[in-house]
Amino acid sequence: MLDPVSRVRRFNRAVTSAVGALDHSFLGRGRPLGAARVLNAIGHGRSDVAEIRDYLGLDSGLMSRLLRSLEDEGVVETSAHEDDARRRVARLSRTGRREFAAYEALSNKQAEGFLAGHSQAEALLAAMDLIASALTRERIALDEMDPQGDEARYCLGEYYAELGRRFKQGFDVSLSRDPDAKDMRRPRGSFIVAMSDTLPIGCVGLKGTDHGYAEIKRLWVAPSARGLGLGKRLMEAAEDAARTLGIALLRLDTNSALPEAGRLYRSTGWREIPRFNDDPYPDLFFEKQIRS
Amino acid sequence: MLDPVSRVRRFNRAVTSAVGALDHSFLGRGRPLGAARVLNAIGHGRSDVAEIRDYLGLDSGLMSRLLRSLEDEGVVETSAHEDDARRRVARLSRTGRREFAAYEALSNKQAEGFLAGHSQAEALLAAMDLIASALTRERIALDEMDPQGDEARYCLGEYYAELGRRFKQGFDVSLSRDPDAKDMRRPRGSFIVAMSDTLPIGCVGLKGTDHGYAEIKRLWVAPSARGLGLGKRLMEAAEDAARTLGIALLRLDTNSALPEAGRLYRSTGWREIPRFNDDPYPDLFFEKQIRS
DNA sequence: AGATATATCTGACTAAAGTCAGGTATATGC
DNA sequence: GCATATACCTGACTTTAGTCAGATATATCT
Repeated sequence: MLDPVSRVRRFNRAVTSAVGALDHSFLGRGRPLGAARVLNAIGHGRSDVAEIRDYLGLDSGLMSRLLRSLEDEGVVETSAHEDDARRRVARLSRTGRREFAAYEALSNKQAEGFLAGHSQAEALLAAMDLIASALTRERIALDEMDPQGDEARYCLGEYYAELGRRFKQGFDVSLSRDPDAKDMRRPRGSFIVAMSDTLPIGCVGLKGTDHGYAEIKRLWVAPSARGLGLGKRLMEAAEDAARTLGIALLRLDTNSALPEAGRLYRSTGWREIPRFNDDPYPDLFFEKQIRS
Repeated sequence: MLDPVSRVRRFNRAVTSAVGALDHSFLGRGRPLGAARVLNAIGHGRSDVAEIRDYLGLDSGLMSRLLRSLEDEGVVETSAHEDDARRRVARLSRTGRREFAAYEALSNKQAEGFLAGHSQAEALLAAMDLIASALTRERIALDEMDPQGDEARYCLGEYYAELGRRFKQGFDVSLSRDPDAKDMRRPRGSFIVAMSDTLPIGCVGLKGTDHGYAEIKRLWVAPSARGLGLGKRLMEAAEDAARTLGIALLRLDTNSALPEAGRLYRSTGWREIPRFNDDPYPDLFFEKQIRS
């Protein structure tokens, strides 16, 4: 009753029945599950018919009919795609939005029901984040984003909070050499966010300088996403970005209070160098020559 | 992107697609999902047709037909129930066992795939245990069991291990007043195990004495099941058992290194009394008068 | 022994999901 | 401009799931 595989399978059984219960509650709105799924996909912002079909794994004939039934019902409207008249674009009508809201309410209610009655909701949420990240690890997307966008700001906030927890003396951004957003945008640099579904779970910045090298800054991986090799993927993405920008030499600074970061750098071709800036926080400095 | 409900829903999406993938892999064996589920239920030891029907939520007509199709296929054999000729009992044939093993292999493979490639498998498993316990909390069954059975021994092992971690001086059962199993069996006492699915997740012992009272011993709740109010339920079950045994006075000892236990006792009608034994580990002693 | 309850089975349906082979309109490559 | 590819639609069909009303055999209660 203890081996890892049976623990995973106990989890599977528990979760299968919970998922089934939600599906069942969806049927209560008088629409078959297939149609409900399409409506919800549209409600969640998927407008392109082919995209929905792909997301839900539907045959094109079936998709077409489901869409038609939703149109006949008056909850969905379709039109030709702006740039390509073969493609169709779907959106919710006014009543469609109302129906979608009702499904959302059902989903939210079951989510709340799950949390209610558990006195350690935060532990439960952390466990769910961990599992969701692990399950979707193949679909974690690394996207170049604006360093001042919502996703980036969220990651940086979490990053600073974590440094505050892990540095004995705490962490105050204003005392650190906070990189200028402009230096982490093309053409000087880059900022990459790892997205799992709709949740940012990691980031890294490539900061251009005028000294013949670029710096890696703000490498962060959400606690729930650790153990998936995401740090390494982010660093590789940053190096790729550097290559496309014609940068051949990278530097970074870090702190010995973050041993997993140091291990990552040492194991991926970085070599330690003397201090190259006067930031008060870092105590370790690395450099890597990258081949194009 | 941070509120609890959307975190739960992200988890739901991740898990729904994983569950769907497993179902899909089951279809690869050329049998509809409904029939595959019945076959697997039988393989997992459910033999009574009514029990399977109840477990899978099937209509009796549908169940009958699925069973028939499995029989025609030669994977399942049925016979009348020994004690009640109306009921049917199903079991796997030789080829049925082979098919079941193939489904098991698929399930195990996906479970292993989930764990593989994650460098912190133990954290992942702990998270899954936590969620599985929370999801199945309505179905946690409290069963009176033999204090020397597998389930009880597993619980006690975990209990001792936890005391070893939490007591500064460690914990050695042989130094403690280890209750005689006989005293925790009817008619002198009782031993109750909380089962979630097939996993023991908590226990409590009621130990009869010759001094006009019984003792509560070995109250344990698995880390993954904390926060669900299981400790309280176990204590209530122990008190109920005491009532059926005609016991009116209960005592217990505990240690201040287990503050959550002390809180539970104080909030449920127990009052502190002076030391009533010479066990070296406890430093707190309680008593409760129970009404029948 | 007779009334009633229970467990399963059968027949007759319906609804939902899924498959497949064309068909139409539009886009793209040369 | 023509061949080819793409995106979606339609018709015809099959399979799976699920429902419901009896029928049959057996058990249980009084």
